[in-house]
Amino acid sequence: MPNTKIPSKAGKGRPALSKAQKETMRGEIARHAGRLFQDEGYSAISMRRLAGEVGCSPMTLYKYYENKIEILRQLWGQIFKTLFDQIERTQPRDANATQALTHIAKTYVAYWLEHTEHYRLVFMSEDVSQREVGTFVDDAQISNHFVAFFEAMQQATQLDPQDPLLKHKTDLLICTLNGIAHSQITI
Amino acid sequence: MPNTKIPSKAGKGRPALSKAQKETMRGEIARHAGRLFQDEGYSAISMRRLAGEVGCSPMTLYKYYENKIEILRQLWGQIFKTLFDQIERTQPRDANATQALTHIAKTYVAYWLEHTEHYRLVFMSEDVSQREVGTFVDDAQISNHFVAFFEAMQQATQLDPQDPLLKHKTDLLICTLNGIAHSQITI
DNA sequence: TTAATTAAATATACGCGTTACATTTAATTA
DNA sequence: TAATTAAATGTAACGCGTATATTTAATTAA
Repeated sequence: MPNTKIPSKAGKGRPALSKAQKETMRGEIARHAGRLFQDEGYSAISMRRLAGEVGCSPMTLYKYYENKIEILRQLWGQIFKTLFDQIERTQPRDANATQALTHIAKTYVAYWLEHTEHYRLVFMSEDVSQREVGTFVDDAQISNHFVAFFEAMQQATQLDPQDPLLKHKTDLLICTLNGIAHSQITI
Repeated sequence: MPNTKIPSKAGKGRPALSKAQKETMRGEIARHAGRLFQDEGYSAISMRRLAGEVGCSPMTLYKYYENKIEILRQLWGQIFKTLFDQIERTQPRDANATQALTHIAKTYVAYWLEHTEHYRLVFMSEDVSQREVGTFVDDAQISNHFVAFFEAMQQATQLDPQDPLLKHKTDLLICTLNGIAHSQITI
């Protein structure tokens, strides 16, 4: 007998958590996770341990997040939002296309150098499988941010947005910037 | 009291396995692992399952391999050896530098297209963490093969071996070839 | 032949992420 | 106040990689 999960018709019993309530608890979990993952590493923090720090049972974590990696991804999302907000906020109004692209690139690297703990969380968390990194790229919430790179590159190069070379150049730039940040942080 | 592991002076107790015996068993394990990983995927095959197929206890596997990922890396090593042996074996004697580089690139892609199951094992195994992919790059046994690319590129471009642009061009070529292979195999 | 020694091989156990399920708690309405 | 319903918790279990403890077997000294 499939589909036995019948949502309440009218609000009879205990009401489901409001979106805001759910977000509050998710935020609380993410807050603790961020601190613990940064201090001791993603792979070193177990769900049981995280639950203990949050002050709930391990199972409750699964009410708010599908699984462990989703908690990390949430943190990634926060970090990239902060990063690209900062890039946009500090973009000079009178910059030409080249200057705008330069600003993005410089601010991007500078952010990682100023928040190495965020860099480590995003690019150096252990026990994160390839597939999970793949979803990092697939994750619209995150990858959409990188459209800023693409558009700035398009403006600066005047290439046709459809031209594969444009995407190629953009990818190469991002790779290079990550490479620069990585070298400076780890060496 | 460190260093309590004292190897037998003279052959008193049960003798250690000979190098040949050890290699034989390693090969036997790798043989089964290769078949199983290809058929069902790296992440789907547990050490218990592999041991069952080999006909030994799970912990015996750890006598011959440090851990699970090392078994996969062994297979990677075999695959790259085969690949680059083939590249070298089929290299025309009279080719000039450009032709030689072209031959490497073409044969490299052709190999993956002809052995898609190997491609999947190397580039698409699930549950392989970032760190473990890193050791793929660090692994001298594997990365040394790619020196062939570097040298051919140097000959073809006549760039100074120290010039960072040379390494950059080489990396870009390899990335591109992998991209081509990946697209053809997955799409 | 037997006892001692040593490495191989196995058995046991741990903590992990995760799931399943039963139970309790709390918020709402009839 | 009773019924209802979802949240939250408790408990147990699964299979995983693998660390540690134990057993087995091959060798030599006695």
